Parts: sequence; C-alpha cells; structure tokens
Amino acid sequence: MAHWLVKSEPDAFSWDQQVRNGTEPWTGVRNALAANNLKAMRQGDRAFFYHSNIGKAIVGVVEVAREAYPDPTDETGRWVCVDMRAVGPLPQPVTLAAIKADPDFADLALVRQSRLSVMPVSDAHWARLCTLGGWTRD
DNA sequence: GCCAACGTTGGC
DNA sequence: GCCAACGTTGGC
Repeated sequence: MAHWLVKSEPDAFSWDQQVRNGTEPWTGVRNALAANNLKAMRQGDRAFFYHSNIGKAIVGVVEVAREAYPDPTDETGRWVCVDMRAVGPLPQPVTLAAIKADPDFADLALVRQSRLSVMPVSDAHWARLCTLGGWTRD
C-alpha cells in the first residue's frame, strides 16, 4: 500500500471539515505532477492531511475512498480528483518546523518541493511521521 | 506583506 | 521552440 501527503489551506478546506463530512472529493488540483500522483492512488491508500499556510502541520490521516475520476470543479475536463475519507486525527500534530529540523526528512517532497500539493511518502518516512504524531493505528 | 520557487502564457 | 512576463503557492 502506497502512502501520500496532501495539502490544504485550512481557509479553503480544513481538517475539521474533512472530519465533519467524512468522505469528501479532493478537488482543485491543477498541477501535472500532483495530478499524476492523484492518478497513482489506489483505494485504501493512506495519506497525511497537511495544513498549509495556517498551522503548517500534519494534522490527520485520510484514506482513498475512490480512485481518480474527472474533477467536477474543472470545466475543461482535463483534471481529476479522488475521494478522501477521514480516518482520524494525529494525537500530536507534526509541524513543518519539526520536520525541517530532522535531517531524516531532508529528501521528503514536503521539504524539497514546497509548492507540490500531492506527493508520495516513502514507507520509512511514513512510519517515522506516524511515530512523531503518536499514530498507533494501522 | 514580502519574496523565492516555479508553472504557465504568449510574443517572436 | 525559446524565453520574458506574469500569476500562484506557500514559507517566513
């Protein structure tokens, strides 16, 4: 099972909204690399939910509920979205500052490509971020 | 609010 | 097809 990290500005769509809605289309990705990552997601894959700009921390875990399909918010029909289901909040949010302070994460896409909104996370990074976040579930 | 990074657009 | 101009993202 692959792991991912997705970003959202809480002003636009927050973790609280994700939890309230349960399952929610992950729309609005308009970047080729990020879109390719969306297309590579498989049902059941887990992703970290990261708050950009405000918070700047990984705050929760979501799961791919539906694989890539045409993004209803895209009138050109060229872009895709997936459905994400809230799994649970991280007991201890992992801040960007903490990630940057840890040399193990130097090659994490979140650090290297700050503008990428959907990115893969290696199994090793996933496990370590789970530890830091106090995430003990599957 | 500023600015670096970087993707996109459009003139040539 | 190149590249300057411009817009957007997101950290600080």
